[in-house]
Amino acid sequence: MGDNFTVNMDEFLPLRDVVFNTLRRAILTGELKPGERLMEIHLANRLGVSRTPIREAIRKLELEGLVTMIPRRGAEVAQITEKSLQDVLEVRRALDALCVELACDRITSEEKEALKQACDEFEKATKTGDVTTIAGADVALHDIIVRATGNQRLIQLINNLSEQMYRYRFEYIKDEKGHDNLVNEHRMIYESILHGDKEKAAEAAKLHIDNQEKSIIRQIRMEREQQLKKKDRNV
Amino acid sequence: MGDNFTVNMDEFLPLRDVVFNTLRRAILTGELKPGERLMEIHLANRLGVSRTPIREAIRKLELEGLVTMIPRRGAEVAQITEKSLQDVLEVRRALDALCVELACDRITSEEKEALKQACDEFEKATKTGDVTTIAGADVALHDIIVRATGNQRLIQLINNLSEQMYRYRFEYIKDEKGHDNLVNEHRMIYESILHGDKEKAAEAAKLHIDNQEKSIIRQIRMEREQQLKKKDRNV
DNA sequence: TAATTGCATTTTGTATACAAGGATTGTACT
DNA sequence: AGTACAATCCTTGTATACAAAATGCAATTA
Repeated sequence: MGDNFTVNMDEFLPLRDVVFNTLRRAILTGELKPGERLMEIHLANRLGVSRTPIREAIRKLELEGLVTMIPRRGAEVAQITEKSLQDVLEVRRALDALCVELACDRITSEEKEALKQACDEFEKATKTGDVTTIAGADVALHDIIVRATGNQRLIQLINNLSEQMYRYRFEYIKDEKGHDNLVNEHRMIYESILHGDKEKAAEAAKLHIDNQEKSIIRQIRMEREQQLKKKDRNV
Repeated sequence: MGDNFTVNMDEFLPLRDVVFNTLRRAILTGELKPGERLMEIHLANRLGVSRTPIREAIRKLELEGLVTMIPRRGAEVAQITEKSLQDVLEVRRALDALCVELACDRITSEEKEALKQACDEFEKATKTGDVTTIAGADVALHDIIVRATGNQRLIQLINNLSEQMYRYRFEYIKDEKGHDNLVNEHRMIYESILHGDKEKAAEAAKLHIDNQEKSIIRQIRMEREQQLKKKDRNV
């Protein structure tokens, strides 16, 4: 008895966590835009819950840096500036390098195998040209490396930092002409880890971030230019 | 008009932030011990507020990793294991190295002067032998370096990671025989940054962390042994 | 016409009330 | 005496109610 229903585990999450995930997703996908106000009653009505879980979710988003609190005015989606993104990427460059170095030492043979497959999967994904598929394969690949470090704190930090750039992920993947660079970078990282060559792995990881940085910064500048033009037109 | 009063900004903090700071402090100083349950009504009565700000504070502590949520049972102070501390230190080693490297490039002459003074202050502090004074001087010194990076995200991350070890800070400072090592390590870092020698600075920073790690791990092992003995005696 | 004041509305901050789930204790039965 | 079951209490999860602050708008006055 009780086995007649297969329940979605998500249903057991407290509402605050459901709301947290929902809002986070909305922010990262750009559904909620930077600077947009998050008004509690409004969100509560929209999501069909009371203000309490909304508030608790906002507290977590606040600490994650995805929303900014304005005293006596409430929360709004955090602005992403070029500076803040460079800050994030600067940290990520160091942590990604640490990641692959640790992975060199600690990766198991099963994980090596999984990594190889993930590399192949990624290459295959680029050939489909479907952005969602590519993004998924990319996440999967990086996930294997990050997990291979066995360092829980590092895993958590890298995930959080990656998040900050998710809004640009799609454009970034679309942006890469041919994707050959991406495939090669991944191969390079994979080979280095396979042979336990820490230095080479770290260099490859840094290069990988550098290229992402260039692409994302370019995008941000384009976006800002477009916004400025729009303003000019309206004035 | 309006200048007649100088108000304490702290008084304007929302209760949730007051509670957050209070609880965090209590956890980091060891007043609230690992494994201890944080019961909302209890805390609310103790702090003279309602459950709402308590809950919101706990949400933030949860994301910071200082408390663990157990479903339908509430929050408890996060356990610190040797593994979790090694994880933190592993990340800190990388970020502290990044810190001094960035500082080499970006430190201003005023900051250089301040850093020199902080080094002297620290040496002076060690001579007083007062643990609180030494700890304060240590924080001040590291703060200057971290701030010199100009990377907001990095500043926030390092502060958060440092926090995780605050409970051991005092013992660690007491533990160091003569403090000469500490003074020398600080001097080394200072000199390297002064001359813009990134490699040397990074090495010095890593060494600094390594020594802290040794001391802290030793302490944790001692603590655990004592706890085991206590258990044995009771059984 | 412009500025200032006051009122109304909106929104956050805080407290409390209510419901549901788990744990513990006590009792009854074997 | 031990085990199983039930009732009660404790605690969290959620909703709502109330208070205070800020913003926006309008009206009045200079």
